[in-house]
Amino acid sequence: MTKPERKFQLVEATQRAISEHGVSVKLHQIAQEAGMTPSAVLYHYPDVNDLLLAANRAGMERFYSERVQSIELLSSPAEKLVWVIRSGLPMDRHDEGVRLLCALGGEAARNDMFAVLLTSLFDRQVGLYQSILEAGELSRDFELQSDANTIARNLVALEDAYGYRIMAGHPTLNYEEACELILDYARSMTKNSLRNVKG
Amino acid sequence: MTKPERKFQLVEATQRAISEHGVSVKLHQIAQEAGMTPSAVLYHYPDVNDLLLAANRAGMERFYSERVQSIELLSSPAEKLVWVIRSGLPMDRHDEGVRLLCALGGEAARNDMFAVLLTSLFDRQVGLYQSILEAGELSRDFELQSDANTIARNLVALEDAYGYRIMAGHPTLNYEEACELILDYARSMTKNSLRNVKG
DNA sequence: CATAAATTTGAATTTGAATTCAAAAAGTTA
DNA sequence: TAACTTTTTGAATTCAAATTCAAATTTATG
Repeated sequence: MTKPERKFQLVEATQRAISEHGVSVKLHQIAQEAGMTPSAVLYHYPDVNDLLLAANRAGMERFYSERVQSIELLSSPAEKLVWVIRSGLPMDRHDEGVRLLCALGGEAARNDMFAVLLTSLFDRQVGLYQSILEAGELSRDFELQSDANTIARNLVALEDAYGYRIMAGHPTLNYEEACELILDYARSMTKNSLRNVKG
Repeated sequence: MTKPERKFQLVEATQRAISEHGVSVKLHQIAQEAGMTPSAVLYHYPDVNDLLLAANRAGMERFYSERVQSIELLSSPAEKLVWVIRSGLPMDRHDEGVRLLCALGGEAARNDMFAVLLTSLFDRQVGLYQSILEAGELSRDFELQSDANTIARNLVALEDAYGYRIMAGHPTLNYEEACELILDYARSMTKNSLRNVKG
């Protein structure tokens, strides 16, 4: 296995380990997840913090790019809007990627490094929504009731928050319910029923 | 100092310690915050988990009751709505109560105990918003554009999410900006300008 | 004040994890 | 295959935190 491959494998193992044990994950837990000894991990990442940072950064990167991917084949703004919403929520409380982001979110309040990462993720997601909203306004699919940046920030905020609720296992607020709640807002602000879209 | 007083003092110290060091706070950090030795803490709480639970529970209790208090002297639904929104957001990233809730939120994805606590806090906040919205509809101050429960859940979600953003030190999304974003939604859904309210 | 009870301390022990490193194993190249 | 390099291991050490507990201190009570 080549060096970058091994590093990537370690990053993935670290993501799983954080997801399972939280941000204060131990080196031996990472090693176990990767199927090697702690010293071997240290050989590739002499400073474990570098590994934690790489793992979180990669987790965010993946989350964002999966959302971009989920809509890039779609054409209408309404379809895009519906699907970017659906792709931002965890299906259930076992979603590993969102679990990682939640852990990160709790830590960001006390750790500048993580705070910067998450802030940038938020802003990029806002950009994604905003571009869809503006395209929809231009094509007359949407009649925006507030400016696109305001709506975009609120949409990202809603899905962030419902992500936490789903991950906490809310008994009634599941994936579908959260989608509907966010879509209720999206419909109000775009004056588009967002309906004739396979969901 | 009486026994309940000492326990309360320990709970407060633990809240500060979690707020500063995160959920994986060490016993000696709690002790230091309380100005005593680890063994003394253990004398009152032989199981540190009990103390952590008590601290988090009390933190949520305080957060919720402060919000109820913040509006109980107000009469108009519009005023109440504005102030309950304002009272739910941290003024800046140093807010200790919200810092605690953020840490808790990250942990809730992996810990049922915390998940139950946070879920119940969410539901209670929804109840608070919902009662204001329904009162406003009854008094004809509000013309609700969706059902009160939907709007209430979205309002709580928005303020949860913006709390995280503020705690992560977003460069432009500060307290006032977050208020405006949430109020933008509230105005749309109530058809009330929510203006003639001291802010 | 004297005594008993409650509380706190600090030292000793145990535990778990991080770190270091020489030696073994695996992989590469000539 | 031999010599060399990279990677991994496991044992030894160090470090940090949890735990235990007898003794000291403080507080309450008669």
